Parts: sequence; structure tokens; C-alpha cells
Amino acid sequence: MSPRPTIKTIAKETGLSTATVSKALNGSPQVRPDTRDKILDVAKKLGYEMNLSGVQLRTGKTHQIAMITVISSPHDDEWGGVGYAQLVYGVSDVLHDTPYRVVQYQASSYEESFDIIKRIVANRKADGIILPGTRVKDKRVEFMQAQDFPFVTYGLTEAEVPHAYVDTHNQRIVSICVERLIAKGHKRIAMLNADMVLMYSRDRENAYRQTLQDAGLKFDPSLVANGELTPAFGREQFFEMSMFDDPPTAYFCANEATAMGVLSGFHVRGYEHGRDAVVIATDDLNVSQYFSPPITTCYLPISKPSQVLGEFMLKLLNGEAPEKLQKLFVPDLIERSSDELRK
Amino acid sequence: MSPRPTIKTIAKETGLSTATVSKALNGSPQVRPDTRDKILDVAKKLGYEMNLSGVQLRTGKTHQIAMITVISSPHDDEWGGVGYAQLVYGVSDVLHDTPYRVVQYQASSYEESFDIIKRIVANRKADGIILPGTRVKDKRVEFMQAQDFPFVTYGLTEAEVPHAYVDTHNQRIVSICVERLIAKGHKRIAMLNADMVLMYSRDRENAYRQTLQDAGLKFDPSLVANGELTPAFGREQFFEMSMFDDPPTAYFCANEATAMGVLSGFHVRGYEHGRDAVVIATDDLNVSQYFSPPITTCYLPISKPSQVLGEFMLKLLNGEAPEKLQKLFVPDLIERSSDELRK
DNA sequence: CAACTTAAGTTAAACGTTTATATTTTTGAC
DNA sequence: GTCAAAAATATAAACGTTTAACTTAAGTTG
Repeated sequence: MSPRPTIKTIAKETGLSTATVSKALNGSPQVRPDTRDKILDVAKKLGYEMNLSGVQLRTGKTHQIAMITVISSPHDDEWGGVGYAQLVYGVSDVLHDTPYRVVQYQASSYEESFDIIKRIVANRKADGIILPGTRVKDKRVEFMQAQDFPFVTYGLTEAEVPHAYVDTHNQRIVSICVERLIAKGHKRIAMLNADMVLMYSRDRENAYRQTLQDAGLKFDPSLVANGELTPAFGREQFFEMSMFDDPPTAYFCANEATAMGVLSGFHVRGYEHGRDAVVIATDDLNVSQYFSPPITTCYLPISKPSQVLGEFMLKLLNGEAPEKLQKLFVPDLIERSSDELRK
Repeated sequence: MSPRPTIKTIAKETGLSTATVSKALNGSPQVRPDTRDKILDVAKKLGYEMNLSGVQLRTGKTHQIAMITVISSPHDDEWGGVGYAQLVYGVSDVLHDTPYRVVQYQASSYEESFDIIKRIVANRKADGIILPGTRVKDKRVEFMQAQDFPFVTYGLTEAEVPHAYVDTHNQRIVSICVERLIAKGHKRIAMLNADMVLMYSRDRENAYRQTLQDAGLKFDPSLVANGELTPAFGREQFFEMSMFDDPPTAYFCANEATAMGVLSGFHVRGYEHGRDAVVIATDDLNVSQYFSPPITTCYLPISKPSQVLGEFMLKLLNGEAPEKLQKLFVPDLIERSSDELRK
């Protein structure tokens, strides 16, 4: 087994210097076309593949994209990471034919994720960072901006300076879903939402209030719950709210896991969907079509934003301006239930 | 902003040579304890963190663990990667306080995954490989063994030479579940299983046949289905099998996604769980407790095997023998339904 | 106390790249 | 043909680390 070829091998083989080889491989215009071809031929013949640590040492380029995920407790809640996971796949997919790889950095809290980011930036452990789970005021975003470090968020923030982001159009989602419920005659609409430190939770709550107000309905804070979007959360909240004197007739869930929890609560308490109450949700895994019963959702396959996340990252690394790299996706309403309460 | 400290900085600061600094940082015995302490102090004071590409260039150590995942089409089936995803989390978690990182390599077919592995090995792009989804005869495993490249599989193989692996005890799972169903009076038990090229599918089918035979029941090939373990697969198979003249009264599903699909089929066709048929499943996300109705499962939280996967990898890199690094987990039966058909 | 061993450090080279600078070759004008 | 300018290629240093080989100082032994 011969040792793996380096530019030195190619240089020896072609009788040229390593400098010329390097330039040829990087497509520099200062090497004659015919010599470039010769070099590329030999490189291919030898099965040459560049040594990333050599490049990295010299240029600082790591060819790594750090993906930060915050999971409070990976052991307790097995469903937890599912959403993030799909993100990783989409991004990996886009980077497939580039020299970039996705590297996973896992934090158990916001603070820890900030520390991790500081270390990545300080030690140039990656060329760029992908950050899901943005907060309204996000110190991490401010930090990366201050350090001029390339990053794309999945989610908006209230940053002074524009940054690259991808997100779903949360306001639209909420208005689509809540307006539908109102049109179907619902007056008591519960919203099971994520933690309010997250930007998208705040956006959704605002849109929820606005939509109610536009329809002349009163906002009732007891119908809004915030927490980790798990099935457990959905079920607990259903148990609580269904005991109210004037319980909700519709549950609007921020994801499928939560919706599944509410449906589970229905089953436990003998509720029937469409008779006692209905569930509607935001959906990115399209698994709600297999619920019993299938529920109406606002669906955006998570592969879409995650692909764009990867594309934006590549463009960012190519020097494109962050303010040009912003995209909001509008999900489709998928009607699977009438969502009208039968008398 | 001062440039990040290197061993040179530490050397200058302490008045020692870079060689001594390097040795001290690596805990070499040929440096006096007090000088070592001094060096470590200065290193901490400066916030020194080793430059991995420097190390890699010199030693060949990449500090990367490659995680190979095969997903036929990341776009179509959104549920697909969920299982793998949890694996990544568990492994990342174990490696958290080590210099190792998990790097995702995604393939769309067995062949492509083999190519990827060849490239990783040939170009030493990682220090070790974690390979889920093993086949009965797995060329990739043979290749890595021939190349003496460290790897741990999630799943068994029929390899000549022993290798490091983690897996669930598939035979036990099947006998636990199928014996239970038989004890509850079921005679027609369907098995919804993964593709037969996968080792665990074969093991499960063998155990299934054996358990039936031990109970004096006849094996009926039309009650066994193989395919991608998605909700869609579960539902389709239910639709087909429920039309048989002598349809199954129990569906044993190889994972939760498939079980969800069967339950969805129940709902569509007006089947009632416990009256018309029952569903039982292998479970690693513990989400089946939120199904409507919750079903009985053989549960092993995926965080467990994935943790051990990471631990085994670290031990392997520490020079431990692969044949010492083998573990089978036996799941717990979680009874959530009587699984007896009422008359 | 000479002769040797051991301990603790140092020096310098090497890993695979890129790139500023230097050198050689080619080109074009006269 | 000569000469300068332009184009193509070569030389060598640098990135941060480890490590074989070497040096020096300090013990140990008979």
C-alpha cells in the first residue's frame, strides 16, 4: 500500500514544483493551460485528494460547518432532538459535493451554547456556524456579528445589524391556522407554544393576539401555554385546560409532537376529535397524516429550510452579503379534518 | 485582539522550549512535575487550546469520528432519519469532554456508503467510523477490518473476524413479543420487518420462525413483510394483510413509525385496537406511549446503545481489542394494553 | 573520583499546504 | 538578433505540532 499522494508526489511525477502544482489545483490563472491539464491528469491518475489539515494549517480554513444544538436533557426526552436532526441531514445533503462537512456541537443550555460558540470563534474551529433556536435578544448572534464570523440562523432575532437567516413565516402560519379555526366557529382557541425566550414563540403569540383581536375575540392568557414542545407537554396542557369552566374547543399546537400529546390526552379522557374539541398544528415532519385521526396542519417539509440553510452558508463563505441571504418560507395548509365542532 | 496562543507563546512565556511544552501538555513523564505545573498554569492563563490541524498534520490524528448514515431519499420520507439522529446525539454526548467530534457522512445507498468509507480510510479523514445498519454479509466491515481501521457497528454481522459492536438483542425482543402474543391467544401474527439484507431483519425473522415453531404454530410467509420502516409501510401492509381470508389478529412492528402506520390503518378502516386486532412494537423513542391507544412495546431508549457506541469508540482508539467491545442490550417489555382480543 | 547511568531539557526536522519573492522562460517590438 | 516586459515556474518560508536525536546536569557506583 503506497503512501497517499501529496502535491509533492505530483510535483515529482510531472517534474514541476509544488508551488505550480498547488496553483494548478486551485485554478490559478498564472499557470499555463497545458501544464495545468498535465497536473490535473496526474492528480487524477494518482487518486490525489488534498490533505485538509495541511490546508487548514496554512490558510486557517477548516472546511467544517458547526451546527449548534441545544437540548436540555438528551436522556429524558427521546423525542427532543428529532427536529434538529432533520436539519443536520438537509445541510449535510447540500454540502455533499463540497469539501465541507457538518460537525455537531451539542449544548445543554443557552449559556453553554454561547461558550461553545465563543470557543469555535476564538479557535477558528469551523468556517461557519449554523444556529437554530434563536432568541428574541440573542447574545450569540451579537457576538458572532461583532467578531465578523460567518453564520446563518434558523429563526429570526431582533438584531440591530441584519444577518443571514432562514425561517418559516410564523405570523402567516398563526393567522392561517387561527383564522381557519375562527371561521369554523371556535371562540376558545388554546395555543401550545414554545418558551417565550425564543423569537418564534413571541412572533407567534403576537400574531395570535392580533388575529383574535381582528376577529373581535378576547385574548385569554390562560389559554396560552409555553414549554418544551414534547408530547408530554401537549398532554399535560390538555389535561389542565380541559378542566376549565370554559375549556378550549380547539388546540393550536406549535409542532407535531405536542399535537400528538394532545391527541393522546383526548384518548385518555374519552374526548373525540371533532365532537369535543379539535387539534391543529404546525408540521414539518409530515407525520401527522398518520395520527388517529389525521389532523389539519400547516406543513413545511423541514428539508426545504435546511437545504437553504446549507446553500446560504456556502454563499456566505463565498463572500456574499448576509443581508442578501434571508428567506422566510410559507407553509401549506393541509386540510385533513373539517375542524368544525359538530353539535 | 491578540493572536491565539500556541505552544510557542507558552515556550516564550516560560522560557522553556516548545518541545518541553508539548511534552508537558501531553503528560509525558520526562518533564519534571514542577515545570509541568508551571507550563499548565501559563497555558491556562493564556487560554491555550491546541490547534488540531497542527496535531493532525504531525500525527495523522484527526479527532473526528465519522458517522455513516444511509438514507435512501432524505426528501421523500421525513421520518426516515429520526433513528439515526438520536444515535448522533448519544455519541456526541459521550465525546463532549474529549477533543473528538462527530462528523456526519451521508450516503444514499449501500454502495455509496462503501465509497465514502473507502475515502475516509484511504485519506484518513477520521480516526474511527461508526456504522449503523449492518448487513448480513457486510463488505464495508470486511474492508475496514482488512485495513485495520477502527470502527464500531450498530448491529451485528456475519464477519469471520470479531469486531466491536453494539446492538439490541433482537432474538430476545422477538421471542418476548411473539410469546406474549401467543400467550394471549393469537395464532395469526404478522411481522412487519426491515429489509432482509439487514442483519437484524434476518435475526428477527429467524427468531420469529423459531418462536412460532416452539409454540406449535405454522409459519406463514404471507404474514411477513419487509421494507423501509416508515408509517407508510405500516399502513400499506395493514391494508393488504387485513384483506386476507384469514387475516392476522396481531401486528408485530419493528419500530414505532411502522406501528403508527398500522394504527393509522386501523383508524381508516374502523378497526378497534383490542377488538379487531392488536399492535405491538419495538420501541426506542418511547413515543408510543402517546399513541391512541398507547401500545405495548419492547423498549430500549436509544440513548443507551448510542452512549455505549461512543464509549466503545473511545476505548477502541485507546487500543482496546475489538472483541472485548461487544454489547447486546435487552429491552424491557412495557405493557400498555392487554393485547388480548375480546370476543 | 573516574566512569557510567539517568533525568530533564533542547534542537531541528518533519507533516502537506500556500504564497511572497525570486528566477527562468517566453513573447513581442525594434 | 537583442532587449525589455510579461508570463510561467521555482525557491523557500511559514502555519502548529510532535518526536528522534542530541546535550547537559545530576546522581550513582565501585
